[in-house]
Amino acid sequence: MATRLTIGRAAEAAGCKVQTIRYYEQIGLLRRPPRSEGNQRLFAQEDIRRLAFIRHARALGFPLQAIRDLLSLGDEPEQSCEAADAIAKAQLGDVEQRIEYLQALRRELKRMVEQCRGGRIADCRVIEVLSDHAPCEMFNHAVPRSGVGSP
Amino acid sequence: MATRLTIGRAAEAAGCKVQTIRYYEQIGLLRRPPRSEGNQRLFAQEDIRRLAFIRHARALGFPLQAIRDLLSLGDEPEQSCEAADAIAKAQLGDVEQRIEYLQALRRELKRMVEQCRGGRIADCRVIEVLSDHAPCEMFNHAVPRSGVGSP
DNA sequence: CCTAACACCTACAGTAGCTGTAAGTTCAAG
DNA sequence: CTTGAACTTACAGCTACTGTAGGTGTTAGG
Ligand SMILES: [Zn+2]
Ligand SMILES: [Zn+2]
Ligand SMILES: [Zn+2]
Ligand SMILES: [Zn+2]
Repeated sequence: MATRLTIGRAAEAAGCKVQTIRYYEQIGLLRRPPRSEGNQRLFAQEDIRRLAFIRHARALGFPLQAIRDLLSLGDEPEQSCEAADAIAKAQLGDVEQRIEYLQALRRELKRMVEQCRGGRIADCRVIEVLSDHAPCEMFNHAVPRSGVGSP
Repeated sequence: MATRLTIGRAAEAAGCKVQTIRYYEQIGLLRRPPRSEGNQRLFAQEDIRRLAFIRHARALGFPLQAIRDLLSLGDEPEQSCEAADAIAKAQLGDVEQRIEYLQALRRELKRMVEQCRGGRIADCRVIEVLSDHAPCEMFNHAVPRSGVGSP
């Protein structure tokens, strides 16, 4: 048994692109798997599990560095899980911050959209609000950095 | 009158980096401003207003392409503002989707974090949940694309 | 056994929206 | 006149992939 999968099957199993797997290998998140005679990667069940872990963590928004850390923690099952929990809590905090920020954004955008009654550009609240930050209630908005969005 | 600003002053006024302004010029969001004898950019008030518009729109999460569209709409004040409103509504919809997605993430992360009582990695719910998607309530989570996050 | 279709290989470029760096000019204060 | 900050261009790097080109391996049908 030791049913080994080609990269295409592995990608299918993990719900990602073939290139993504090669990318994970390249940055050292996945080991370089054994190859077939024709130089094609053959993934063992352990590799597939590791890949699933990575994809699940990614789906929860963990950055690759955090996943790297979680994976190496996972390799020492007898250690305290404090560090792992801290990573998860940090991620939770991050997501909560993002939500708050986006909710402020939503309020602002909603006001903008609702105040416009249609008509000429010259009278449009959308353009007006963007042109002038003064009447904007959201004094603290800064330019966001990229992060977890929608699927 | 006709007080023209150097790029450093303009950046200060807009709350962004000098390079950001040069970047906007490079991608055609800002015109190439007149230069001093020594080849340094001199920004007129109109340039500063345009830059403020861009930064404000960015702060509200509009992608640069949407901002580009909004700017060219702003150049025709007699036209209907329908298109501008559509862009703003699309952005609002986008933000709302992101919020929903992040709220689902938050629920999932919270459960994960709360279920761990501390102890060995081998028993850690954080690692366990990530290892196995089956007991995960969030069946629909996909890998997110990047987008508007926190400040 | 041969061939067509398809999966795989490497290597690299591109995405968004900046940000940082290097090597060289210009400007303003002292 | 000198010093140092601010400016110039040009290009590399960030995240986490995704797409493409040009070639090789595998497999099913005839
Ligand atoms: Zn309008
Ligand atoms: Zn505002
Ligand atoms: Zn734990
Ligand atoms: Zn899950």
